[in-house]
Parts: sequence; structure tokens; C-alpha cells
Amino acid sequence: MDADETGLRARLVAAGVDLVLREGQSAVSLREIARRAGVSHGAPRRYFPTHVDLLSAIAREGFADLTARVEETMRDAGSDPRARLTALGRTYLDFAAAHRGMFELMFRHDLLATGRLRLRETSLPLFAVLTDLVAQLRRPTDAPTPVLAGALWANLHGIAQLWAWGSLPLATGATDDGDLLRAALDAHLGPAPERTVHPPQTEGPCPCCTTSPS
Amino acid sequence: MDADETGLRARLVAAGVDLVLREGQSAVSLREIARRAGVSHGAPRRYFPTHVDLLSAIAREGFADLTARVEETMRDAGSDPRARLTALGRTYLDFAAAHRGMFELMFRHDLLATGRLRLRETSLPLFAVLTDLVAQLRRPTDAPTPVLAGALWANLHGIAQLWAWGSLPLATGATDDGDLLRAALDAHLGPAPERTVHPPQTEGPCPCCTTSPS
DNA sequence: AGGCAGCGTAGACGGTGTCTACCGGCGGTG
DNA sequence: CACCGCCGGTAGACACCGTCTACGCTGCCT
Repeated sequence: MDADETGLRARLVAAGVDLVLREGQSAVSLREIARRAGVSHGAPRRYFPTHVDLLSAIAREGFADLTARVEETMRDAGSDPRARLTALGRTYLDFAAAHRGMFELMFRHDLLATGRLRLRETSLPLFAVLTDLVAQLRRPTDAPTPVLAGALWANLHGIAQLWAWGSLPLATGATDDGDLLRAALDAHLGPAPERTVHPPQTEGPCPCCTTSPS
Repeated sequence: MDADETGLRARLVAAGVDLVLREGQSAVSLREIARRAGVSHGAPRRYFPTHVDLLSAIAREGFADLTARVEETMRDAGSDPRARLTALGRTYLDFAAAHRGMFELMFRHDLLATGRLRLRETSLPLFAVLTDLVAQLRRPTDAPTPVLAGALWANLHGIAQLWAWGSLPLATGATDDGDLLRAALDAHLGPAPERTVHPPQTEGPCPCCTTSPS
């Protein structure tokens, strides 16, 4: 009756999510996940024929988590598309920085290559949110919306990765990724209207550390 | 002088480079490299105390290769900074697409974290080339040069990764990364002079475009 | 009651990174 | 010349990994 009592499949994924969040990508071995889930090392095979299948399931959970955070951010953000887009970018960067291991896992090319991530169902909805906002802000001389949105996403993604990995701080000497986020948005969508002085997102304790997937 | 006759250390790195280029990241195991170099599995330890050290040396070779390609591109490109920057971006994207395994290795965060990549010596020169061009093209209202260059690099990097990984083609429906590259450069540096011919947006008429000369 | 299918256990196999003992030349020194 | 130590590579052991296979247990259905 407890959440722990649900099927082994869900328990394995939950253990994997917990592991990758806490220990990073290298810790997510099949046997360690099985150990944490309290089963023998052969048990996962019943549900995930291969290690990659289990990793893909974990990564999908990561996409779901990120999507949920973005949607929550979208609820709290106002109605101004530009402010909403800024909030979206902030959420993306924060997610990558706070959950490096998961972020890395989500974009492992060997996982993406197998198609088991089902990107159409996981990351496309997220991209649709961004595309929608971009469409509202697009100026006539800009590139077509899909290209503009794609380029902006790539910019966000690149900042997230290069910053979290430490390359951008080293190269630019910056100490805050906010400058880069602002620069990216200004570049792709034109300078922000001056009126909104978005305060630094006041962060309470990170609510993510209590992961209890339903 | 002969490459094959030099020390084992260089042979190991060469074998690793060859392996990661040909078979991808997962093939670059210590033992396989030793096998290809014709030595026992314990031999590498003499020069690389740890697997990560050897991988870092291989990745450094990748940075050197990329840098060399960029410099060659810079020699062949004309004197127009914008054209040179476009060529740089093209080289970056082509490198990532052609050498996915190496590109992935070069930006593995567990390698970057150890500091053994010596980014200061490997990737900073590359970034300096970009920064230099950006400085020439920067408009007064743009972000400071380091931030602008960093944001542009991140954009390039994101396009390279998300495109080569297949996410961007899926999300945008595009079949050519050139559109994204152009969009990124236009966004960060303003529209390219006189060569800006964007195909009209598919949806809806755009009255302001009716006056443009053919 | 008997059979059976679903689930998890347990062991084996080959592969991996790391550690350690060993060993064959080689040069320097008595 | 004999010796010794060091350098560079070998080879085996260890623990861990992913995968495969044979084996039990348990509970449901006929």
C-alpha cells in the first residue's frame, strides 16, 4: 500500500533517479540500482532487457521532472511572454546546474541514438512551450519560428552545459550565468523592455531532493 | 621523427584517438587501447596512472585537432570578420558532426572536473579566436565582449550537440544546420550585411516585407 | 489437486580498471 | 668483470560490471 510497495519496475526507476541525482552518472550501474531496490542483480532484467533501457527510463523521468518544473514556473510567471521566457531559461539553467548527473544522462547520445528515450513524448512538449513563447515575441525580420526557437534552445542548452561544466566561467571570467542568459535572450529576441527588473529568483530549499514519483 | 617509433606514451594516445574516432566513446577502454598499441594491459599505467588521465590526453588531442582546423579555416577565410566567424562556426559544427565520439569525450564533465584537460591551454586559445572576431563585430549596445562571445560560443556548442545528437532536427523539422548557424550569428551580431534572405514565414502575410527589393 | 505462468534468485562468463609482484635489459659503479 | 638499481613492460589477482541461463518459489486458474 505504500509507494515502496508498488511494482519493482517503478522502484528500480526511482532508485536509479535517486542514485544519479545523488552520486552522478557513473554510479548508475545496474547492479547498484538492484542493490538499492533490495533485489538481486538479475531482477531488473525482467523489466529492462538491457542497461540502456533502464537508463533511458531514468532519463525520461528527468525530462518529466524538468517539464514539470517548467510548467510550474510558467504558472507562477506573469503574462508577459518575455518574462515567461526568461523564467523558462532560468529554470533550464538551474536544473542543469542542480542535477548535473541527470542532465548529462538525459542528453547522452548513446541513449538518444537508441530511440528509447521517446523524445517525441518527453522533450517535444517542453520545446513546444518555448516555441509558443518565441512565436509571440518573434519580429518579422527574424528567422522562421522553428529555427528561431531551435537556435534559442541550443543557446540555452549550451550555456547550461558549458557553465555547469565550468568551461564558460573559465573562458568569460564571469561569475553569474544570469549575464549569459540575458545576453542570449536579448540576442535572439531583441533587447528586453526596460520596465521589468526581474529580481533574482528567491530560492527556498531545493524541493527536488524529496523525489517521490507517484 | 617517425610517429610509430616514438615512445609508448604517444602510441597509446594515438591508438586512443583512432579508437574514439572510429568506434566512439564506449570503445576507448584502457585494455583495448593497450591491445591496439601492442602492449599488455598494465603498460599504460606507467604513463597514465588512471584511465581518466589517458582519456584526458586523448581529449586534449581532440582540442588540438579542432584548434588546428579552425586556424586553417581562418587562413583560408577572407578578411571580413563576419565571414570569418561564419567559417569558424561551420568548422565547429562540422567537427562535432564528423567526430561525435571525440566531441563527446572533449566535453565529458568528469574529465573537465579533474582539471587534467588543461582547458587553459587547450580550449582557451580557441575561444580567443572567437572573442577576437566578436570584438570586431560588437555593437555598442551589445553585452560586453566576453559575455557576448561566451553566449555565442554556447550557442554554437548547443547547436553542434543538439544537432549531432538528433534532437534539433526532430524538434525543428529542419534538415540543415546552416539555418541554425545563420540564425545564431544573426541573433548575436545583428543581421549579416546584404546577404539576409530569409524565406518568408509560411503562415500569414507580412505587410512590411512587400517593399523589399527582389 | 495439478499445472502453469510470472518473478525473482543465484551462479557463470567475459570484460573492465586498478593494484602488485615480477623480470629482463641497461647503465653506472665498486 | 661483477654487482646493483632502475626503467619499462609483463602477468596475475581482485572486485565490479552487464549479460545469459538454469533454477525455485508463489499464487492463480482450471
